[in-house]
Amino acid sequence: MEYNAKQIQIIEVAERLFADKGFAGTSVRDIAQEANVNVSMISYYFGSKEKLIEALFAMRMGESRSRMETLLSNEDLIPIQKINVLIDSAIDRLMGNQCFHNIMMREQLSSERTPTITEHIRTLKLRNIQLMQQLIEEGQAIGAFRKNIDLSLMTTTLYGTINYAIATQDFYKRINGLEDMEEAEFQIHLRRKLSQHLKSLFKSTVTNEHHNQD
Amino acid sequence: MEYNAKQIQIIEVAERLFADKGFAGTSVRDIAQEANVNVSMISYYFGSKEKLIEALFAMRMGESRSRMETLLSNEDLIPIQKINVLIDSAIDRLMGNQCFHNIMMREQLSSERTPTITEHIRTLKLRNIQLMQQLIEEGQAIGAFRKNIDLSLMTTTLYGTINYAIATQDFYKRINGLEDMEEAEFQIHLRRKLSQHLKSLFKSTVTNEHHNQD
DNA sequence: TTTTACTAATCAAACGTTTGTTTAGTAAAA
DNA sequence: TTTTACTAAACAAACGTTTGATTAGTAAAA
Repeated sequence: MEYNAKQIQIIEVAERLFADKGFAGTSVRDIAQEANVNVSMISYYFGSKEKLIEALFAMRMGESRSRMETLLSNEDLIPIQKINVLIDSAIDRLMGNQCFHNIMMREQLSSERTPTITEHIRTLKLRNIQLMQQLIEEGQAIGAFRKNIDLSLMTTTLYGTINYAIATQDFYKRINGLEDMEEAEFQIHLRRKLSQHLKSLFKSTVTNEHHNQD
Repeated sequence: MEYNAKQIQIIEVAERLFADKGFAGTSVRDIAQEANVNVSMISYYFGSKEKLIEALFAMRMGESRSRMETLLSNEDLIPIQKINVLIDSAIDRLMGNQCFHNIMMREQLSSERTPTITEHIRTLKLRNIQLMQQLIEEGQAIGAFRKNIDLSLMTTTLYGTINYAIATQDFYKRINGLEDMEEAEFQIHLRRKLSQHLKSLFKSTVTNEHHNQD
């Protein structure tokens, strides 16, 4: 599906509002007003409000297709470096599309699921976990990584930490006395902190450099 | 505030529906029907739909007051054991109140904030991080823990991982081939796995047993 | 060149439903 | 009698969607 300029404008406004107020909490009139279009244009272009959010997912999913994968397969890095690239790439992806990932998070919290959206999310999560699996197995093959690593929960920690950090960034600001920092600067600060934290976490957990297991 | 049996019944139904479909996605008629009461009882008892969710927060916050704190101050455990108690207690609390914490998560994702609820969440998060701080400082004081630990992000990883694991438990089931496991059994399984994973993660990250820093 | 036929984009208005809340009333309890 | 617990009905407002009309543009026919 290709979208014209006006359709993209509507989708982008909808994305911001859905992230702010939820799908049910956003009216088509809200979207129309902010996007400076007539209410009926949403039905005209997308068929329904429901199909608008599906169009949003279709668009964003189409964009993100395999950026990480190529990033990793080419270079000849050692396993822990590849893990670090994976971490930074996940941080960039989530922090750079906060609205969309906010909507994805809401969708996963909900039991009122749209099949096509559920499928999109499943595909994305599968891709993420398989990439992680590949990297960890590479490290294990050359004896650099521990044998018993819980793949699912390692992935859960990676994405759970980033998502939760984004969701609670106001609290983070306040706790760390960064309320006066400029927004753009704060975003960079948070990225760097997350990067350091997650790399340190993964390094000490997956590598073989320490005795483990209780 | 004290609530009678019927009020509690309404609150508990509302909690389940808000968790499933979101606040805006749940109508007062949905709640009334599932709770077998007249629609007007919600306004009668709580004043408004908005004040109903505030009552829910008031009730749940009142329940959870300082269970962990006492659990930790008494016993004479070594620092890493206290961290382990903290982890298990957080898992129990979040897994045992999935609906409520689902609503809390949604509330944090939203920018349409009710001041009293925001304040409740802030209080809870502050309590969590201060407890973590206390335990980590104890460990650092006797030289058992590393010096430079990012307190905020350690807490973010703890709660982020648990919350995300709960939100994506269907995916976890499928990935690990546990679709046929009975629900109660699965909940226990997930708790144990989370416990092992987080304890291993924290142990290797906060203790001094390895060289660190890049 | 002018006319005709057709299409896509846009609009204000209206449609029927559902929303949260209020009202007016009833019946039992105090 | 007054208070409390509860209800059915009604309310205005907001909801997603549809409608019929208008505009601007294109392309073939005259």
